[in-house]
Amino acid sequence: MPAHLLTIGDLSARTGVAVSAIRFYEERGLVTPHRTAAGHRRYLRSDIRRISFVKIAQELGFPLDRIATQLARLPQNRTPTRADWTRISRGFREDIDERIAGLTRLRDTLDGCIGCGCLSLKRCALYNKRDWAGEDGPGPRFLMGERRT
Amino acid sequence: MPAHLLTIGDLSARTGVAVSAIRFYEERGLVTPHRTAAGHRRYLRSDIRRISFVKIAQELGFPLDRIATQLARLPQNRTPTRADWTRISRGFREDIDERIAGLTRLRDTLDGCIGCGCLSLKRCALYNKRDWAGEDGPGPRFLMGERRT
DNA sequence: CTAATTTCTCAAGTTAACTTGAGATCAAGG
DNA sequence: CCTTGATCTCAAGTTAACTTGAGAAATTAG
Repeated sequence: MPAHLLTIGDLSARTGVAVSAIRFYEERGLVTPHRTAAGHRRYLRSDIRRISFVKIAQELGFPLDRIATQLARLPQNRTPTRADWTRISRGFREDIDERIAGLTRLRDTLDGCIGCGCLSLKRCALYNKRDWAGEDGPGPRFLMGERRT
Repeated sequence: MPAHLLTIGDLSARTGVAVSAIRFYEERGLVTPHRTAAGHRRYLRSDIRRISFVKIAQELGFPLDRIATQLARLPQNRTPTRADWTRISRGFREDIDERIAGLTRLRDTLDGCIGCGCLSLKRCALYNKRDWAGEDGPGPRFLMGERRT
């Protein structure tokens, strides 16, 4: 077998992602391996990166379908070019920035909360800002920014 | 009924969290309301904040049991004091900082990737660093730091 | 060539975090 | 008092993201 093609076991070993998970990712359209005559999957070396990317983004809280949407912009069956990566990165960067902003707001709020001690319902700014809710409608929006639909 | 006690419907309206979800949170030990003689739940005003906190942390990617562990350090049935909030915040801040760091690393890596264009398997540093994997063992660890177990 | 791995497909089970539905009770307005 | 609308409990269904298991074929090691 050509040295540049990987079996599903190889890919699993290289990425640390279970074989069953890789097959599952294929079902969800995250990777599209070639098949041998016998029907065995064969992956490109670039799929190692692809799978790693999925795993990382996923652990950071992005749902698979969102990741799939981003990865769909990368070419299957060839090494991504600079332009390919630029495209996929743009969308993801925004998501990442939003998430970082949300976490930062939560952290700062926690800090502020420690500062004021929340000893008084009447004086705590957080408490009085519609009980932690946003300006428009119910729910804890003001810390979150808009929901990522 | 005393003005300071809220029904589950009130709490739902104030937090934007569904009544069924609030009952579910109780099952998981995230809130512990009082009961009326008839068995109806009655919440403290501070539970609004509690629920909001759960929702926010949860949307930022923390699993309920982790949030429960943190919230367990806050007192039920009385308004949290400065010391209470300080305790709960310490643990959470570390988690949040870790998450921000992970996201930042991912973002920077993406940027670096755009820079190099990944045109050459031989030249791309990311590509050659064990195919995006860490120094020790398989899996996409080097971007993640240690797994939060 | 034989035995041990690996892989294949397909169906079903698992965990988290809820929602939905059924049947009954409780509370508030007219 | 009577009728909505809230609430209650408990069981079962739902979605995401996988894992596990069964039975069979393909590959690899010795």
